[in-house]
Amino acid sequence: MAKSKNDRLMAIREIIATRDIASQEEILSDLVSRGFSLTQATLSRDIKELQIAKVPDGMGNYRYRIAPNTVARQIMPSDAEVTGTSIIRNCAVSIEFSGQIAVLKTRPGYASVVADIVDKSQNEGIMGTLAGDDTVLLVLRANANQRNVVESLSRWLPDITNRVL
Amino acid sequence: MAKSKNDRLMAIREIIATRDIASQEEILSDLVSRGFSLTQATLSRDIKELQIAKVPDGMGNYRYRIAPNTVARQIMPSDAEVTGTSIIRNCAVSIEFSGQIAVLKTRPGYASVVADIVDKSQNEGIMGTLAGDDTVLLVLRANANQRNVVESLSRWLPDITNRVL
DNA sequence: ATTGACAATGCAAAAATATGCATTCGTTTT
DNA sequence: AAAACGAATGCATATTTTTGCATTGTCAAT
Repeated sequence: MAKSKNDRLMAIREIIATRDIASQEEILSDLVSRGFSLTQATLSRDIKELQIAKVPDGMGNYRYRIAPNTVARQIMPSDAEVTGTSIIRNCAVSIEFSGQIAVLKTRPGYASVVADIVDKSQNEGIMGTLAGDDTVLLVLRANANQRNVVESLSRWLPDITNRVL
Repeated sequence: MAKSKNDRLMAIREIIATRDIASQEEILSDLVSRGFSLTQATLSRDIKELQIAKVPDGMGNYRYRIAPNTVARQIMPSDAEVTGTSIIRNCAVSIEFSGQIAVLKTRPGYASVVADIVDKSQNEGIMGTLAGDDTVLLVLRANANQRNVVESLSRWLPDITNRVL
């Protein structure tokens, strides 16, 4: 079977996470070189669906980025897929604790996606999260149990247990 | 003295924070109705400078939002404006402490605005802030007094005293 | 296999946004 | 005060992004 829409959406995410992209045309040509076949119109719709935005980077340029607090459930692998092979398992690079703080490193650009997953995990021990580009900060409650937090996260980020620093 | 550029930038922020805006033209007409005089070209430049982006909202529409992790201290409201502006007081949803950390939840998109206000409060106990989309992280000094921090914040965020978790 | 329903897509055009260039405005320097 | 400089802006245009509409592809039900 040919490349599915989902493959394409994933590829788009990876592209904007990996490179500095300033226009849809750039994404488009990257996609094409990866063997996808589509027009800019479709890409625009994909980007809307993925809640990706063209954001001024403060250095005088623009860059496409995954929107903050994006709930990407639709594109997110299902529970079944999560346990299998998926981008998600590769999103979280490491997690480290220090007092009530945990720093979760992700692949570039994935922080907000991962943060969203963490939020969704509804762990009692987690007060809140803050996502940068490749770093998610977790603030834990004073009485939070570290082991418990990791365990809870592992449902969504299977490998996380092996990535605790 | 006429309206300065800074006034205009502030107004833009307030507009996008207050209303659902989907295009620059909407912002423009709002600005004009507030007595500013400018063209779309200038607005586009302003928006770039403010790092405001047009973000898909996931409901099939677009919305202008302050970019995540943006710290735009240069464009702070004056004290007078802050105390007079009602949007600000409704921004903060809750605040919770955990050791040297406080997590201040805000309405979506308001985090950086609120973070600015917190910075402005110049509280001795606050080492610094980090703003996401709807969450502000306050890092407190080792000797900080929690009650004192809340009290200090209440000057700009009047309701905050009732929102301590 | 055919029909029907709906998602996905391309095409072309509209709409929205960004920017090169010339001009104006406000400051600083001589 | 005049000159010199850089920021700010408008104008016109280029570029980019979005969307209405028609078409095609997919899949389920009959």
